[in-house]
This record gives sequence, C-alpha cells and structure tokens, in this order.
Amino acid sequence: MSSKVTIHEVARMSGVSIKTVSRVLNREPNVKIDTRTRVQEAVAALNYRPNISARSLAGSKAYLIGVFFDNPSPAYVTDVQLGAIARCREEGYHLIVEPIDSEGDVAAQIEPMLSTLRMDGVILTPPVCDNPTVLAVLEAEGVPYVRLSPDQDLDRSAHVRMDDVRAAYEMTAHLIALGHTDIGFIKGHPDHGASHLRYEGYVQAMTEHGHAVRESHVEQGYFSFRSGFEAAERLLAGDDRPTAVFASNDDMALGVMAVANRLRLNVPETLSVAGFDDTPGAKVVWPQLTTVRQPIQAMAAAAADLLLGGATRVEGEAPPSRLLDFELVVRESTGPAR
Amino acid sequence: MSSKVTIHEVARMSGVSIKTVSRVLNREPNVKIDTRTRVQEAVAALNYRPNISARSLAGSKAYLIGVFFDNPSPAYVTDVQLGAIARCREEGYHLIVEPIDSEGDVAAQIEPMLSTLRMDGVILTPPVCDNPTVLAVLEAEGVPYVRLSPDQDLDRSAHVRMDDVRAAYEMTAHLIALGHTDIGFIKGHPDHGASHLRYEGYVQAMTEHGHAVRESHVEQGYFSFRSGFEAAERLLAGDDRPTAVFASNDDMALGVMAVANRLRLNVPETLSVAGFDDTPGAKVVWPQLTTVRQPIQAMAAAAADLLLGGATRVEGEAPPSRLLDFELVVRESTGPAR
DNA sequence: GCTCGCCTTGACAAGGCTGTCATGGCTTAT
DNA sequence: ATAAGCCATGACAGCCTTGTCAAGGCGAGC
Repeated sequence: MSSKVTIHEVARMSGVSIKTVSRVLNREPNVKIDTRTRVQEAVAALNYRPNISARSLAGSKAYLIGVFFDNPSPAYVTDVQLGAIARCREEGYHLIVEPIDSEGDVAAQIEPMLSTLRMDGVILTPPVCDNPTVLAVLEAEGVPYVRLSPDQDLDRSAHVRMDDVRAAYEMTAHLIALGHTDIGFIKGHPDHGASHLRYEGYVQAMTEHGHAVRESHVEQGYFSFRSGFEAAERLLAGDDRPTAVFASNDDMALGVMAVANRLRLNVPETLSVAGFDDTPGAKVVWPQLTTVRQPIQAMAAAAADLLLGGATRVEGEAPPSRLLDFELVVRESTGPAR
Repeated sequence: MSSKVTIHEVARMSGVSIKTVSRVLNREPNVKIDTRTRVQEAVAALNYRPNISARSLAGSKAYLIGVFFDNPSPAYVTDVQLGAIARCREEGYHLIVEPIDSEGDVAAQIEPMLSTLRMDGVILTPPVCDNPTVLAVLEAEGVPYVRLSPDQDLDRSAHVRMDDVRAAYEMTAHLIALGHTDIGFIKGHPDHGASHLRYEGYVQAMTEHGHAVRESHVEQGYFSFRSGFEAAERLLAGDDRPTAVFASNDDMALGVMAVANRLRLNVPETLSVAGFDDTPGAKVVWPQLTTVRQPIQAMAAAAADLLLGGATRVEGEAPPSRLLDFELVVRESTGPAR
C-alpha cells in the first residue's frame, strides 16, 4: 500500500503553507527562489504526488485528454496514442481513450463521459473528426478539441494535417522519374476527403509532366484490400496495361501486388506498385512496398500541443492549425520502367 | 458550456437528501423502491452526471482502469482497448492507456501515475505482464492487476489466457486431416512463452497421429516477417520439402507465402501455409491465410471483469483466472495434400 | 519620512461527492 | 406489551487541492 503523502506534509516539512506548495507545484510566479527550492526538495524527499482528483475538483483542469476514434486502422490508433501521450506526459496529463460507434447514438455515447470526466480537451481522429454530431456535442459542452486530418469545415476548429496533395504529387513524380509515363491510379473511398486530395496530386503531377491521365487506367477503389484487388484485375487485364500502379493506400496496393503475383508480373521489373500510408503491411510483402509515410505520432503530438496551450484561439481569426511534412518511403516495389 | 448539474439539485427535485441520491446512484441497498424511482426520474430529467473527480476524492474508487503496453502489435493493443472498454462502460469506468518503455526506468514511469491517478486496476499485456519491476511496483502500490497471456509465475496474480497448446494441436490436426504428413514448422521467438506452447501442440499432434517430426523441417523463427521469410527459404529449398508449413504466427506465415510466391509454388495447391494470431495481414494476402484467432477482445473484457469485481481473490487459493477458447479460421491458404 | 504598489505568503472557503453515525418508524421475537 | 432488530433516511464531516482575498514586508517615488 502506498503511503499517500499529502500536500500537507510537504508544507510542514518545508516550513511553508499548503498554498505555497501548491504554487510551486503549479509553477506559479511570485515564489521566492529559495522557497521554491526548499519545497521542491521536500517534494522529492517525501516522493509526493498531487492527487489528481482533488486537483481537478478544486481547480478547473482535469488533467485528462481524450482520444476519440471509430474503427480506423489499429496502427493508426496506436500511433496517435503514442504521439499524444509523449506530449501529455510532459505536462502531467493522461490519456483517456474512447472508441465511438458512429453508427449508434453518438451523442448518448460522448455526452455522459464529457460531463462526467470534464476532460481538458479531445483529439479527434478520422472519421470521427468529421462527424457533425460529435463536433456539436463537444462545442455544446465547451470542451476544446483538435481534429486530425479533417476533411471539411477546416475553419471550424483547430486541426493538424498533412499535405496529401503534395505527397501524392511527389509519389507520382517519383514514378515518372523512373521513366514511367503510363501510370495507373486507384482512387480511395469517395467519402474520405483524402481520396480526392490524393487523386488531385496524381493528376497534377501527370499533367505537369505532360503525361495523359488515361480514364481507363484510373479505377475506383474503397481503401480495402479487396477493392484494390478487383481494381487491379481490371487494370492489369489486357496487354495495354500501365507499367506502374499508384494505389491511394497500402491495403489496395497490396491487392495490386497479389494480382500481379497471380498474373506472373514481376514487381518491380514488369510492374511498379506504390502505396500510401506506410502501414505495417507494407513491410510484410515481398517486395516491400514503396509508400508515403504520414508522421502520425508527430501529428498527434502536435494536436496535444495545441490542446495544452500551444495555441490560443483568437476570436475572429482562423483557429490554430499545423501542417506537417510527409515522407516518401522508397522500397523495392517501384523500379525503372521496362 | 454545459450546465453542471449537481447532486444537490437532484436531491431537491426528488425531495430527498443528497445522501439518498448517492445511494441510488451507487446501487446501494436499503432504498425504498419508489424513492429510488423518484430519484432516477429526477436524474433523467435534469440529465445529471456525477462528477468523477468528486466521487473519487470522497470515496475509494477512481473509476479508472489502466492498460499498460509496450510496443506490441497495434492490432493487439486496439483489440485489448475495445474489449476492456466494452466491459468498463457498463460500470461507468474509463480507460487510461499508458505505453511503457520497458527499456527505460520502468518504476519511474509507472510509480508517479499510480500514485497520482490511484486507478482501481490495471490490465497488463505481454510483454509488460512479465516484467518483474512492473509487477513489483503494482504490488507495492496496492493496485490490483490482471495479466493477459502471462508467461510465467501464473499463480502470482489474476490472469486471462488462451490454450496455445491445444490451438496449435488443432491447426496441425487440420493439416493432417487434409492429408498432409510432412508438415514443416517455424518456431517463434524463444523468449516468448507462447512459442514453446505452440511448438508443443504441433509435436503432440504429429506424434499422436503417427507422423514423424523431422528435425530438418522445424526451423527457428523470431515472430517477424523477415525471420519467417528466411526460415521458409531453408525449408522450401530442395525437392524434399514439406507439403505444408505451419508458422507459429501470421507475420512469419506471410514470409512463407512470399517465398512460395518467388519459388512459384502455388498456395495451396502445392504448398499449404498456416499461421497463428489472425492479424489484419492475414486477410491482406492472396490467398488469405488460414490461422488461429485469439479472442483478444473477449480476453480483455474478461480481464476488466476480473478487475471490476468479477472475482475476489481468496487468500490461500490461486488467484482467479480465465481460460478462453480460440477459433480455427480456415481460409484459402490450406488445402488437400497434392 | 510617508504613501503607493508590488512581491511573497497564508488563512479560509469551496469544489461535489461518499463514509460514518444517528434517528425514527416499523417488524419480529419474547 | 416490551425489547430487540432491521429498514429507510438524513446530518455532517472529510477527501485533497486550488481560488480568493487579505496581510505584511519592502523598495520606489515624492
């Protein structure tokens, strides 16, 4: 059983009042330097830790940041948590994770926990970050939130994004630099904002380099392995097939690889394949997938930072936001055009 | 801004004392049925939610359950969270996730948060569940914990496991039933308890069915794609290769599939491949992987249940534990022996 | 030398809830 | 009928910290 040291004992040991200890703990100004030192020594000596419940009951902070997600890829969720925690720990905050079932009654799920926990802020991952009900409840409860890679309504709240257009542009440019001119593309789920942005980057790169975007070499996918597989079957069927395929996420790219394997098309000698996201699966195929890495942990850390006072919203101005850099991860699935 | 209804107003509205409202909220006995009803109506009418900070400050419960993990597979972490939350929500508990860096000073990481948060219990995932320092700190702080799939020291604490031996046995039996007699095996990381158990199940099934375990067809792996890939290269090199390979996790099985592809061995016509874990990757290959599914969410829910009073430890007896059932997931990567 | 105002500190209340104990009414045993 | 006991409820203290406000000390300006 831990000894449960209270602020009282720290105060007694350092010969000051409780309030002064509190001041030191909260890094408040107006404490003489040696008083501060004395208190800090006592804290260390007694191994004192403030009780978070008492703190949040008395004060206004709860020292809790929420992370809401709904069935996104596990790797994404984990990365978000790691990134957010890294920043939170510095300030003594903790992370509450809450899966949201977007199909169900969203308000009923989040309203109770918001009023019970009184969190200091919430990080919203896609697709929850674009759920109007969620945003409305959060605003009604007055809980600050930051959205990760939001799709729409960018000016509605603070957010953190990556430049999908430029990333897709650069991946396409990479293929073009390898000598490819006929590059197939598999679009993502039409409901996902990133889909359009990535397609836009692809088109932009093709056009700027003077290559035609061939309608028949652009397929609709839905971000799933299966949809990538099926799109690839159409794309790679005849002899008039592209020499490279850029799938707008890794799962679909993996589908392309599977089809290529079946058709005995060597990757990357006969066909280059590129993905997007750098999921764990990208390294669990042979050859390993060339893809785009989103700095998810960094994005989550930035989100936490915005919440923890990295930025105060100025009335009348657009809410604070951050745009982070992606990284092109060139592995073995792309090579020179045959 | 939310209106912050307090217990006081509920009491006034229902014409009882604060304490009685508290009794109703905590499902305490000795409240007349119609009093209870009246209070519940007031709670609903006012949309009252108890303040968790006040509750835990006054009482002994914190309404928080921690989940500690250290760099396991993302899919695993996510499943654990989902499973645990499902159970926690029923009781109004919330989940605090805390990544642990086992390489660093573990005590320094968890001791502060334990004394600050005073969680009601902690769920430990592998490999943290076998970290002696973590267990020691938890015990010193008097925080109850449940381990998921612990490796050693089973009687030290409550835990939840799956029967790895039997699962491996059944997978092997499945291959044998398909007519395979020469079944290769790739072992997992020797530091992982599950590795030995799975190998044991394989040996047991082979032996019981009268098939020899050929030394040369058992390879050491380390649970990684790469190690599976390399093991498969050795296993499938000559003409005297097994007709089926059972890799003791999915990542390694994926490595086997990649090698098979390179060698132009058709799966499953020429070679059957089986994995273990049913990771997302299992469905993102073609053909999809036959594997064993661990009921991770159910295991986590069981762990939460043990923590939330599903079982009280009786002094002198072994701590409570649960053994859950696995599921054989037969997909396309296994077929009749040629 | 005196006033003003800032720096430093402390006393005290408040925050919303649960634990403890006391109360009165009613049932059961004697 | 009386004692004993249980049930239903309430009054009040206390959980540990922060916010508010007041007070004392001290240097600066007049």
